[in-house]
Amino acid sequence: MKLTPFKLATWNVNSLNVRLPHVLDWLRDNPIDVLCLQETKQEDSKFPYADLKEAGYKAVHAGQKTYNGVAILSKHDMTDVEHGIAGLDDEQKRVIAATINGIRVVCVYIVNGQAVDSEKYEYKMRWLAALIDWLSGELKKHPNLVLLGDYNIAPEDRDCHDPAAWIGQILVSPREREMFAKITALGLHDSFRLFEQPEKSFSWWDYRMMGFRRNFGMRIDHILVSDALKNKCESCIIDKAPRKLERPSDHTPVVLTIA
DNA sequence: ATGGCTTATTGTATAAGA
Repeated sequence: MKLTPFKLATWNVNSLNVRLPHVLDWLRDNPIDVLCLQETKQEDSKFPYADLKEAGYKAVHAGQKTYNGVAILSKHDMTDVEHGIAGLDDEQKRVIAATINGIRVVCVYIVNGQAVDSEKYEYKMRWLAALIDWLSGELKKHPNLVLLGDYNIAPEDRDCHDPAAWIGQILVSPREREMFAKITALGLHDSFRLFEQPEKSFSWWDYRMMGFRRNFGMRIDHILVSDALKNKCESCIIDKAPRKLERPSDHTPVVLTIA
């Protein structure tokens, strides 16, 4: 790691086609080193490489039409770019990784799961098991590793606006939280919780029911850091500003600074 | 209130998100 401080962020943009102006404005106001995007919802041929280059960012993208799609934007060179989870046969574009500044950056869009007793929930469980297997090997290869993205899991009750109403539901169910615990047991630390944070801090709010205005949200977007990086973390914040704009994504960026 | 919103689709209603 040569560049310090080093700032990384994650943001589920819910269609980069719609959100590109917000992303470009945000990067202008927050000239960070690395931004990971989820739900670009476009094929590689539609990805706005030129606009991002003009803004000073290189980009790698694993996209598909309509659904999913992940990208890493970086001011610096990216090497060893890898798509997907090795060992998992998966059509859905949910993982992209690259090495930047001596750090393995793994951008993930974890399966939503829809409802606890659904086929999609079982896919979420299988997918997470494969992710964990793969990550254990990646961590051995890359001691400096950051796993960031939309996890679609609120790890604790304090990450949910109304835990009583959500008991057992998707995003908070015990099996999902067990999977999150298995990820942290690999030696990955939730950087947001390394610091004192405001109560009721969330990264996603439902578009419906005036969710954002009432702060009816969830903290489901996370930046996890490996043991080697834990003590170098300087701050982790949720930037709610983009959620206040016209036609926002339902998620807002999470930003980590490594000293 | 099992959705009151937003996105994408070669659409004109449906699926999916979380």
